Amino acid sequence: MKQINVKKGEILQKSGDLNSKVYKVNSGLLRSYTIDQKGKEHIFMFAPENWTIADSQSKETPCDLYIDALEDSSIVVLTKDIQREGKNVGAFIKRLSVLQKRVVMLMSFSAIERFEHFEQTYPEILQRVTQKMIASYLGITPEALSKIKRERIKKS
Amino acid sequence: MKQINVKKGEILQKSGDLNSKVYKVNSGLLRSYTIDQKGKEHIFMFAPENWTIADSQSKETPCDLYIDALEDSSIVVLTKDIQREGKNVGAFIKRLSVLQKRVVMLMSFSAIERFEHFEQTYPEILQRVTQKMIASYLGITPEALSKIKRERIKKS
DNA sequence: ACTGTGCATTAATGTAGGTTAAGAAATGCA
DNA sequence: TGCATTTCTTAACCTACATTAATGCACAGT
Repeated sequence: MKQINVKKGEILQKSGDLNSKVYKVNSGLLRSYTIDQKGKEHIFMFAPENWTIADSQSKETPCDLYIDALEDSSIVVLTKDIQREGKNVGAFIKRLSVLQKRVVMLMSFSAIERFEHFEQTYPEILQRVTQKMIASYLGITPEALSKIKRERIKKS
Repeated sequence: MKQINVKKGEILQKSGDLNSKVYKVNSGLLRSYTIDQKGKEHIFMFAPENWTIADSQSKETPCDLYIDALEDSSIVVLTKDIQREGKNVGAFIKRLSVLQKRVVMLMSFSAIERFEHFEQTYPEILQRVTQKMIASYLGITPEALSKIKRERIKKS
């Protein structure tokens, strides 16, 4: 368990890494994401202040996610063993709940519905990241997000 | 904590229910799913023998998922408190890992890739449920699944 | 201050998968 | 055993979103 500072753009973990860690954000903003066969990034989650971010694989398994800093950040690095010993079951359940909603939304909501849900749920993150990042989180292209927003304004 | 037997088609839990339970499957097959605004079902997960299935909301929050039986089943019903006391952190982590992969796949894989991953990961479930159910789990229509399989055969 | 690189927007075109419809096969139920 | 319901498949058509490409901006580095 150590405190570190990272600069915007710094990569903390890459897909395929073993013995991946758990990162607790004190200040700043991290994200986790995958890169598909075509080289396209897909953001899995954002982690602002007081969030914890990690790949959910056991530490013996190569992880799936990249983690990097979207802003200069101050974070605490924990090993997965330490995290488990903390056995804060509530935190795991909360995360499951968020992920369950994410799956449900990806399956049953349109792009605009997912965007509006994001706006309501994470308004502060919306202000801090580019549209490109939001689009990547929503599972659409920046072009599509731009179009969606334009059409929404027209209707109002 | 009680043992119960349910018939195929029986509904154990509906979206909106409070104080939702945790179901451990001894034999048979359960599924959880949502129903969207258009009345369309989206399967969240299948739970065959030795799996546990539940909505990931706290028991005070209205749950999002329906749970019903796809086969006559014998199950154990637990309260969420009991599950938490078991504090089997490993089980929660495993579930997180599965869900993380699900999100990644929904975002970055095509329908055929998701189908082939399902085939490899859950071959026994493939034999036990209809194509309609598989399609619903994959996030596509039965028509699209039928088409995809046909095209795959052509190529081989 | 200049310059390059990435970001946001728009528009034209492409495509995976959705919708609708209809017939054949399988399954459940009386 | 017969009837009804659901499932699977095929096919024609439709739409949400992707791709490609071009333009104007913001801002980061020198």
